[in-house]
Amino acid sequence: MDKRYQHQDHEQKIYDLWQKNNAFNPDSENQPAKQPRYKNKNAPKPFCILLPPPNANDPLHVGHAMYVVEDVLIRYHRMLGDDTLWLPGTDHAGIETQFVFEKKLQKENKSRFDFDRQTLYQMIWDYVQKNSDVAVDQLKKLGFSLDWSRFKFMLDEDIVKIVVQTFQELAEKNLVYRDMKLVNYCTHCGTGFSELEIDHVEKKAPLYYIKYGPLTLATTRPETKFGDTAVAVHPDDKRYQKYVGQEIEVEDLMGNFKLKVIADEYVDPKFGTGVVKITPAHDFNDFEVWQRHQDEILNPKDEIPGLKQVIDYRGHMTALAGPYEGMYLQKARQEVVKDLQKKGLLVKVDENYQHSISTCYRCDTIIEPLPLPQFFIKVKSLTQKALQALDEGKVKIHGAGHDKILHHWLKNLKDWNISRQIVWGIRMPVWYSTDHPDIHVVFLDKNNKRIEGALNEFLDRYEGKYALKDIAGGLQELRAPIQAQYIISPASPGENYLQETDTFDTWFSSAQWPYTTLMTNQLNDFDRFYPTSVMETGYDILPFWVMRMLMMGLYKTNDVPFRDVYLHGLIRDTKGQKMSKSKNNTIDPLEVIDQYGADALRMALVIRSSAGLDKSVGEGDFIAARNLTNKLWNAARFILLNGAEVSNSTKSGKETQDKKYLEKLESITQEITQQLNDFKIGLAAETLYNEFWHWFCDECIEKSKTGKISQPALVQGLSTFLKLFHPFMPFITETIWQTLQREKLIVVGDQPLSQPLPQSLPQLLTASDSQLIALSAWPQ
RNA sequence: GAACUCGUAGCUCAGUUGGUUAGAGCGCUACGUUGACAUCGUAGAGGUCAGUGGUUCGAGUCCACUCGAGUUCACCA
Repeated sequence: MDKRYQHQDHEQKIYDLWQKNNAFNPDSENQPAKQPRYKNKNAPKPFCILLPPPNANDPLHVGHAMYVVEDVLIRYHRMLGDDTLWLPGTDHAGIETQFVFEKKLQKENKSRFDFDRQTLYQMIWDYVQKNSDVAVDQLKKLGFSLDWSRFKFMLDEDIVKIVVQTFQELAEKNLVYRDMKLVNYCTHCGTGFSELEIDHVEKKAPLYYIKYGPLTLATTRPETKFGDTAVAVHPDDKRYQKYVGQEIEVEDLMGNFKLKVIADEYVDPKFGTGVVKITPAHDFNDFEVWQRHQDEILNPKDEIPGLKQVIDYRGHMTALAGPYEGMYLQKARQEVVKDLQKKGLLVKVDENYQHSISTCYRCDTIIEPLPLPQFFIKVKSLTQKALQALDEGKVKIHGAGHDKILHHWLKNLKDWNISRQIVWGIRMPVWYSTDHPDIHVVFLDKNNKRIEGALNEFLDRYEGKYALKDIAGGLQELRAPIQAQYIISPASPGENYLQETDTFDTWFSSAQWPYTTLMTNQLNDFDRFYPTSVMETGYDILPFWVMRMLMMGLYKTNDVPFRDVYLHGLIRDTKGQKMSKSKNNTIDPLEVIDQYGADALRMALVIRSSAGLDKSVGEGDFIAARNLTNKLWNAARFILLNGAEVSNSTKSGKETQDKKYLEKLESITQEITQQLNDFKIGLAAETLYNEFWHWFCDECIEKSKTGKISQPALVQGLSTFLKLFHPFMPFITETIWQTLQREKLIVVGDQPLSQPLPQSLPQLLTASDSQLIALSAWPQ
């Protein structure tokens, strides 16, 4: 044995050995549950974790390395003899991936508008396939004991089928509806988002005081004035009482027009002048006010009366903005302000006004509230079931107060907008009848020319020059008006239908990950492993993912998708700062593995970590953990070097002096076991570290040198610690274990290691090949 | 505005249902290369457990308030 532990020499070989022995497949004959020591036990209990599927297209970062918590639990339960499955997979990560792909297109001087949606989808598919092996390799480098034979991808046909089916069921139960609401829309990414995906940034923005006939009002968005449908004041505001219910004549940039003055509690009389312009197509609050007062401000000429959209989905002014049509809205704002000033309609400007604006979490573009027909899921019945499951303790949340946060989310959740205007995802099984004349389409013709407009202008049956199938083939996007007739069906319901171009929110499919993966693998996996045992993930996606899995799981299976939720914290740098590329303080897990070994990385991340709390990690932590591997190595080395010569001389009664030592060994085992059962992973690692180093090495090995502890007892101590350490540091423990076996110091798995080993160590049998995965039984 | 979390050694953090002298890593001081390990060992310095009050035989741990740090949600014409 080397004087130092050289992780480079062992890790790959050990992982290959595990794979060769099919060690991570619960159906394999090598499972601990199938070893003789478990023969007389009851049927093994199932223990299942689903790997939170990483983005198929991304290399791993140090956050993913926190999956080590899962491997600890999985290996622990496998060693206990449970029927253990850790199921791997990857996610298509809709917007993230399309965003990255579009950046790549940009470098090639292309954009998403150059391709029809099928072609674009195929291109992204190929691109993702090319990159997806990277993540898998990295998970293996970390030593994760995932059952690769059950690997799943979110867009696998069988998974998509279930996701689509679920949507159809929801619709049949009247839990899906299509509605024209304002959505948070990113004009750069070209899609709407749910409110969870929006960032808020504090920003200084000029507040413009503008003359509206006899009134003056304050706004930060003068360019939206062409979408005004009313002016509002507070009902109790004496200053404006006489105007309420009246129409006022407003002088404007495009001639005079009339606006109704309405009264609504929403208006804060103390803000600005106490007068607000109501622009329902571009402001969430205005939209609500407008809905409340629709009867008063009706304008029957509009398609949707009163909802005047002046900004389009690319961020440009629409025809309603007259001379400003086509301008990007920032530019339009400048021009409008300039022109208002010229006309003497600008009263004053407050340059120091501060407010928060919504930005796209993906590309930082300012989010525009825009009216768009979208599909929504009614969440009330789903959240109620989830709350009930939480209250009844069917699901336990481990992690500093996050159970309360989940409660809060579930109580306040709004209906879930699941439509996304992107290509990379599961296309919604919604079919619009083309008999409705007003479907807006964008498509590429046979010469790849981009054509946009109302469908009936193009169709041959209305004397246009395209067949429907040509339009469908070259389709980029479609916008059916809110009144459009539609049918929900996995396949086309007939010739005259066009399929919705929107895809599902990524989280709509990931919310179904627990049952889709288990339903589409081995036949009985669902019965065998659902509900899964533990969901382990970062607290940052609690509302996005964990909450929705709970909702969807309860809906679809009438049972919780998991019994325990362990939330790990974020990894921070040594100063406690968040890691980010811009701060240049990120840690590449692969570099750490190269330098210190996977075991050291795993231990450093997990030791003294606490559920739900962030953890700061740096070079020093990796060195310390690497030193621990070396300590373990050398303890083993010492025992091996002394093995043969001491073992012959330990025939006579050393039992009494070993007694206390063995008791302590057992109490350590119990302590660690208890801590792991209680999900105190970080504490278990710390206890293990201290007991091994400061008790076993510093005290016991020293005592053994003077014969105060017998060699067999010491060997037993080593084997116990190897087993206890194994879930945390699988490579080095397995390496040592294999060495001890070769040296015939330790018997394989089913030997009762909790009792002192037989004295004649060298005579013991070695393992057969099928028992090579010997480090598999937890000490008892 | 609201909720949640945190405040323990110079730094980063553990501390399990309240229970002896409050722990680890890194750093620091002194000594030590005796046959597992210098990626080491021995010894040591360093803490009013943010503050105040309360419950208790007993509080770092439970309760109330105060101060400080952070996260999230809501609102913002």
